Amino acid sequence: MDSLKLSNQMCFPLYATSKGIVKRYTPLLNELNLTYTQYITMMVLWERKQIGVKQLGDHLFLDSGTLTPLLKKLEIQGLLTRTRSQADERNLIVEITEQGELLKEQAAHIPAQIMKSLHLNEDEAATLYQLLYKLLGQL
Amino acid sequence: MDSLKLSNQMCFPLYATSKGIVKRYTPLLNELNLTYTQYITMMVLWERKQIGVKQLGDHLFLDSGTLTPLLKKLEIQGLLTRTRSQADERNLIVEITEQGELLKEQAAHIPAQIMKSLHLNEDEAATLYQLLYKLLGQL
DNA sequence: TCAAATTAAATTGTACACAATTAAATTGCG
DNA sequence: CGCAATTTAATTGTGTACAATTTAATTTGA
Repeated sequence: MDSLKLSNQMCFPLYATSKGIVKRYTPLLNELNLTYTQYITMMVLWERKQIGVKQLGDHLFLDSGTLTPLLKKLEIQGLLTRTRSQADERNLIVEITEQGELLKEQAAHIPAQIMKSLHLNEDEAATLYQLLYKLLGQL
Repeated sequence: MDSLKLSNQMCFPLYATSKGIVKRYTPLLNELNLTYTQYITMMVLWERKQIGVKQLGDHLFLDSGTLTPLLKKLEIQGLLTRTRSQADERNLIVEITEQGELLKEQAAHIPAQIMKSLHLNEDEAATLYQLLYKLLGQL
């Protein structure tokens, strides 16, 4: 019955590490008034400027149940706009604002700071990255 | 500014993979009437039979804000009991019931089924496991 | 000794996450 | 064409997560 020992699980360290790293982001993101989920949403917009909610959800592995209230909050903060597509009224288009673009500068230092704090060498980081994307690909 | 690309992050695939694997557990755990968090809680009790809420939280990286309502639900389901410690009334002792023990048999097949579905070979699994625990150790 | 500090669980408030449902718009097929 | 099937966002309901606060019990130090 050792298969049911917590220390023998693969998912548990994944779940715990994920939460732990998100928690490490928190004080840095607090300065930008963003939560982690809001931050990865902004990351997509910093790359794309404009995207539909569906496509955004495909990138982030989130659905409208999570994204709708989150995007409304970011809209209220003035970081993005929400507009129905002219071509297809079902689609809601999210577009980054000037203010949202400005936030990118303030976030620029975060990734390196987090990576440094993880104390992984280059090989370990590359291996972990590759294994995680392999898993993600089949989920 | 490539450091802010989603595809260059280490935390994002961790976060997404964690959620994806938990989602894969869900249909299996539904048959036991457990959520993933309830399941890892039961895993600790299948190993230890009895544990304080604080120690349980240390194992699972969860605090009383999460555990208190979760443990109350598991108590209502008859899987555990909650009793104040005689020696120190601040401590709440969680103890598995007969019914809780029985559930272990029903859960026995789950870990192998999940592992199989991840399509990792032995080396990959060992490497991932080792890297995740290294990270977890410094969080 | 006994008030201050510490510890532990519970509570409160906010923010995801996601299953399931709803409602509106669009597509496709007979 | 016209209606059924599909697609999309929003809503509803449940269950975490966790920061911050509260309350009660215990420990500690002047």
